[in-house]
Amino acid sequence: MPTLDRSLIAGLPGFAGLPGEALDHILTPARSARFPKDSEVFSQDAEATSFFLLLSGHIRVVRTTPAGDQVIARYINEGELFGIAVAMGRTTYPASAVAAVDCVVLSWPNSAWPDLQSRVPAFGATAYQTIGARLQETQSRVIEMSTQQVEQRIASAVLRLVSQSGRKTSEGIEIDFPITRQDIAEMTGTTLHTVSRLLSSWEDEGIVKSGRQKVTVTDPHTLMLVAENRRRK
Amino acid sequence: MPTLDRSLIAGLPGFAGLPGEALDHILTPARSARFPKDSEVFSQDAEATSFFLLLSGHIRVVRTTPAGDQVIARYINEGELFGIAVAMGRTTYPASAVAAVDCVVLSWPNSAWPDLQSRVPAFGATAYQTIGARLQETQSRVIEMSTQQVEQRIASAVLRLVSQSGRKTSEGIEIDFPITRQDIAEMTGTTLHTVSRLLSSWEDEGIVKSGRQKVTVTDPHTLMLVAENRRRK
DNA sequence: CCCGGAGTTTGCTTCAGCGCAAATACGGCC
DNA sequence: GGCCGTATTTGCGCTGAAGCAAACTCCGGG
Repeated sequence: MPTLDRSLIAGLPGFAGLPGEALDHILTPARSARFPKDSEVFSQDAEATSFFLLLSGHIRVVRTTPAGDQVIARYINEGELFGIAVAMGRTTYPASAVAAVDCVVLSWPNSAWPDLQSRVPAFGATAYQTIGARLQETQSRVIEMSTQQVEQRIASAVLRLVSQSGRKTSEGIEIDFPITRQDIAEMTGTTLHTVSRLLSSWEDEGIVKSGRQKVTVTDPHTLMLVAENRRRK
Repeated sequence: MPTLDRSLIAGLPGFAGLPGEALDHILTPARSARFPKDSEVFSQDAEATSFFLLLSGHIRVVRTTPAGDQVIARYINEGELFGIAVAMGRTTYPASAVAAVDCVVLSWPNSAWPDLQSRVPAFGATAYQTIGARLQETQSRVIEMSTQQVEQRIASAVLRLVSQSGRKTSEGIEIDFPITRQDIAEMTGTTLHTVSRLLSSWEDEGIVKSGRQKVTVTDPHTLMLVAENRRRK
């Protein structure tokens, strides 16, 4: 198993340039596993026993409120660490992780963390940068929700999805995994109705093309104007 | 200077029980400074050169949008680390830090971080726990903003302030630093008008007592019911 | 002691976006 | 190829909270 994963890992940003010995330290305690679409990698409030690296696929991180509302915290893309509660000194996962498509995941037991961190400092640094970037991103979201209206927020969310997980097609840039209006609503704090209306009107304006569980941005530039609320019409 | 700071630090959660030698490692590269009310400890987008520990006072962390809207990310209380961009691999401060009252702050140059982290692992662990707790808190805020209405959000914010920075008085628990309706609005993504209206109506119901830059919670239990939207009336 | 400015309260109007409801369009499966 | 469940679209009415405007209150300073 290591030999395959090894070449995958070595190609990731944050792991490139590591000596082979360091890679061995990293991979020895790791296991890889497949998660079919819609299966859970870990559950909110469960005891955190492992941390993970997404080798392929896309994962949705969801928090559910006591009242039963769901909010999508973020999507994890290939090559990203996730579920790293151990690096933050937490004992449970604060959210659930669900495979948005079939996924391959590398996992380490939390017990491997201290050793890994001290022997391969670059690994720890990558984890902390990931956390830092996520904190910053989450704060940006708070700011968006505080200061922008729904159309701008949805535009920002779609742009973020497209830039983090976009795939070029003949029509434009398409979000690389199935995503419903409801999902977008849960990322932006709105309703699927409002998302649907806006996507429709954007489609009329030729900014996007969308279908069932699919969104393609055909005119990113205008969409950015929408996100900044600087469109004329 | 070290002798005074030393006893202050040793009493903090996260630093208690450290051997005196570790404290020396921590304090040797540190400087302490006073910041009068309303002065800036660091500015948003400025290059991050230091990280900080608040010895006394209260600090407001504010992010300003390109459009000029302000959002209060959080308040820092005595004994907390802040401005720890270096621990997240960032080179600039993502927000500004302003003294809400006269403050005393301990600061370290970023260059001291790697050495400190490796020689006093407990210090690094404290920093990472701080970041983890903040990420979680920020995500909770996103969820609140997505799923709750204004009255509940303001109730949650006031409860958080009171539990993190409350001071017991004969009337109830008072927020320990001057805070305006505008400030509360910037923490919850509303307007000072709405905050004012709600505080007034809560005062009529006997839940809080508030005045100029001052909020005292007299009935925390009912306020919790408000936050959960479970009040009868 | 009076003045001025910052902070607060309150009334009125407006509207973005939600809730509800129903019709419609896919896409996968048998 | 037809059926069914899920996803999407769209109309309509309602309302929470924002925007605007004005009065008021308190505190510190001269």
